[in-house]
Amino acid sequence: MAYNTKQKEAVLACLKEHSEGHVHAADIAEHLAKSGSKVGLTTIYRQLDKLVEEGVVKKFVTEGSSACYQYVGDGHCGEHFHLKCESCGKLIHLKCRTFDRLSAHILEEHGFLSDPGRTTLYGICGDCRAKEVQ
Amino acid sequence: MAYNTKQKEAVLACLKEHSEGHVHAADIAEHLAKSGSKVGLTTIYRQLDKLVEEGVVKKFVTEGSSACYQYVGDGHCGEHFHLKCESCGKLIHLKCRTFDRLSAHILEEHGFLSDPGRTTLYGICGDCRAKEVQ
DNA sequence: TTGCGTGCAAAGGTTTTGCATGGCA
DNA sequence: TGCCATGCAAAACCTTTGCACGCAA
Repeated sequence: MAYNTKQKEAVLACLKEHSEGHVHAADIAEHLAKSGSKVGLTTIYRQLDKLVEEGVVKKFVTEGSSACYQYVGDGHCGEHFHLKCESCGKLIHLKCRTFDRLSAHILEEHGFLSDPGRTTLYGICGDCRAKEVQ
Repeated sequence: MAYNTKQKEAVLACLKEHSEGHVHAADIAEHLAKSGSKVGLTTIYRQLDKLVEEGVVKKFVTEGSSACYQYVGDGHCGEHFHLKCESCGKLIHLKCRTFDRLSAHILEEHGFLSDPGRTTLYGICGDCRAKEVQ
């Protein structure tokens, strides 16, 4: 049903390579062009859509810039919250009891059923805070 | 330094009127047109920018649609987290001890300094869950 | 051979910018 | 009067769509 193409592999490889941070669609095009494998923007967008739908890639929309994408593998990211560093782009998966309790608290006290898959907490990670101090 | 104009007042009034949910820039234009006060989209965007900068209005960027804006007054919204209902748009201000503890936990255990002003938790509010069941 | 995948060009929609005009203080 | 605010038109920008061709199975 789904074909394997060079472009598909190239896009996924690029996402995996940069999984420490995030990439924009245009970034991927640029990286692939440098690697010698030219892939059209249209194709990149189409592959990204599929990967996001499969849950292999997480999509972030932030103010004032284009959408960014980050490889997360099959880490069941719909089930836990994430912290995203606004400085370096690092994504921290919060597989943590405290947050389970948090969800419960929100539900009980505020009647609100939170959706970890759609929620990202923004801030600055420890590494970047250390760098800022220097 | 800043002038008071009819347009400025009209935009702010419209935001206040719809503060239960959120509005898009085009919504504001439409509402104002119906009220008899035509205001250009450019002006609406410029006023929204200022209001967001002043902290009087909160801006949300969500996937696949235009940015939406919501009046929050001077509720010190940079200091607490928010829950936003994906169904009705209601914004819940979490001035709640549990979340102060949460911030502390994230900082201590994960080294991550969270930024409540930039963070919104998405989900479904109690009212909308009740409606869904019916 | 079949039909999905690709990529160019063009369209689409939102937001921003340039510039002349309008209106507050 | 001085200067910010407005609004039209156009540009900028990211993303999606149409369509013909290419290529995997």
